[in-house]
Amino acid sequence: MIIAGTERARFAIVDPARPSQPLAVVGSDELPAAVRELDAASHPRWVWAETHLLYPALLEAGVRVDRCHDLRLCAAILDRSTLTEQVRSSGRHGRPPWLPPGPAEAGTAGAAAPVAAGRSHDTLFELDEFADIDPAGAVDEGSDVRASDTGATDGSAVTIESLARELDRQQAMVAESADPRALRLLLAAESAGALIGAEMHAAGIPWDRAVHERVLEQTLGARPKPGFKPAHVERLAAAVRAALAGPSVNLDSQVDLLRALRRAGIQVDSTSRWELGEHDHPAIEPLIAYKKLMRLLSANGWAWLDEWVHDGRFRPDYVPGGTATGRWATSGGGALQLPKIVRSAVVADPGWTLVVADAAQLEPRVLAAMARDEAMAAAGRGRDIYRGIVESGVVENRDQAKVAILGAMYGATTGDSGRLVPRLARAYPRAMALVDRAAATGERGGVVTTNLGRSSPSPGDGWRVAQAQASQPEATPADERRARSVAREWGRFTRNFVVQGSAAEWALCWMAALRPRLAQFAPVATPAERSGPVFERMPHLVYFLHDEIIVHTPREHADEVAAAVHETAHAAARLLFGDFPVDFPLESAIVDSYAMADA
DNA sequence: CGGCGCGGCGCC
DNA sequence: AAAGGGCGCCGCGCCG
Repeated sequence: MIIAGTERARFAIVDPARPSQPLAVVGSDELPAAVRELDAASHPRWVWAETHLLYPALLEAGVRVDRCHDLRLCAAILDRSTLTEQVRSSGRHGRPPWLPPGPAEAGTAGAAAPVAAGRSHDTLFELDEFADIDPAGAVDEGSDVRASDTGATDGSAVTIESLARELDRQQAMVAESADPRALRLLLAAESAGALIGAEMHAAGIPWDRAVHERVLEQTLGARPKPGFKPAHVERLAAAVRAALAGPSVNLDSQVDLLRALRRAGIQVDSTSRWELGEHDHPAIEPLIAYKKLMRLLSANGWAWLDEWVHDGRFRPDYVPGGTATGRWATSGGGALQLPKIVRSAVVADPGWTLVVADAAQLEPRVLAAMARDEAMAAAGRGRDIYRGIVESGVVENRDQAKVAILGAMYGATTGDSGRLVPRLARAYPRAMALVDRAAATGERGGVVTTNLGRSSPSPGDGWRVAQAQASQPEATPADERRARSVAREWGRFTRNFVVQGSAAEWALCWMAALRPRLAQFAPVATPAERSGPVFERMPHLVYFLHDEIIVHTPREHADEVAAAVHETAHAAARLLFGDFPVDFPLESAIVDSYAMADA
């Protein structure tokens, strides 16, 4: 058990049992070597304040670690979870002021006045009873190593003692929580995600600039001079202006365009593609095409290539835990919104290939398992869950099953989706009850919690103000309508939160289990042109999109990697849902280009 | 000039 | 009239 911390740009690595006797005190240049040595010696779980501040430098130096505990991400979970509500209400567990808010809780300052919590001798991560089903090592028992970087952001030194105290606080909260096992798993998975996010940034997505440019040229025309638009875009713009009889309309200005459309007799209230599509007019088709091309140009055009692709890699900045539900965010490059049209540019290196896998209908399956809804789980067993729902006679066709399920999870009340939801409720009452309960809790302003213990934020001022106004004696019917509307809106958020958030946990556990499996492959010889970090010379994750992953692997390991991807998906299911009979089938492919994975 | 809200749209 | 959840990024247009 070790801690590393820093004071004045020095890093200390410390065993928490003997915090006053650092195992190493080094400058940042020597830190990677020290970590490498201690990691090899005792295989510890490194504890540090923020993975994204410390780990990139280790990776840069070729040092990879197996496990960590990210104090900031874990605090963000623990300080909000309903599972720790009791222990938090004791007042003994205020977050230390030096620990920044988690990525999804910006503005939520840590509570002041830390109180010394009794030292807990529990280990955070021992999960003996699950060791046999945890292939990851992600959540197994292990010694504790703590590292902190100092103060990174505001220059204030965070002492070793502060870090040790915070780890103790978190361990105590977990131990005294309503479900220590679930929280241990969640914190381990969240921390593994932090490692993976940093590693995927360091590795980068293999990106073939020439392929991307070919797509742009075929779709948009040749790259224009600065300040000009590509030929195909200009041609469509001219067609739209001609059809609208508005030679000077600025198609990129919503106001200008809307005015021109109405002048031409197209009665729309917005310029959204959805609404435009309802109308029949010669300007519509070229306008929709124009918008599509402009989207590609501005979001993933030549400027994007210049900014984000270097040395054959796209390196987005991942933000693990970046959203309230626990899904990741990205902070640049739009990595989670890569349009399908440019995915052909994701091409494996020579001699390497891509293992692409996504979990089929992840969210409905997670819902079925969470709700212990045997009928719904059975609909998905060994088949497309939507087809299973059709075969059970609940609805007539797959499209209906899909919109009904989405409607149930998102809270649709009207339209095709809303009409189908009641049929779903009759067939799968337990699943429906779970999401309905989450919605009702949210409407009341309450907090809901995922399968492993990530809780939703409390509703904001908008909700409170609206409810307060509606409960005044002089409240108008408009006030009451407004309050109901705001409440339902929050209810739709909490309804979806439990499903989306629990699905995110499944995906995290999947990756956390897969990562050590990939690390077991022997490194391949480093090609002269590529001397990257060690994990870049073995199969490694390069992309993660909510329920989908890409592993970049030497060709000779592809089949084994694909097997590991499947095995760890099953392992994640067992870890989260035990023996409950629910399937999480993957659609996977071994391909040289991401675009071929859809076939 | 930068900051910000909005409409719109890409992904899940 | 009300309207399915979560995101990030773009350009526009307004603001100071």
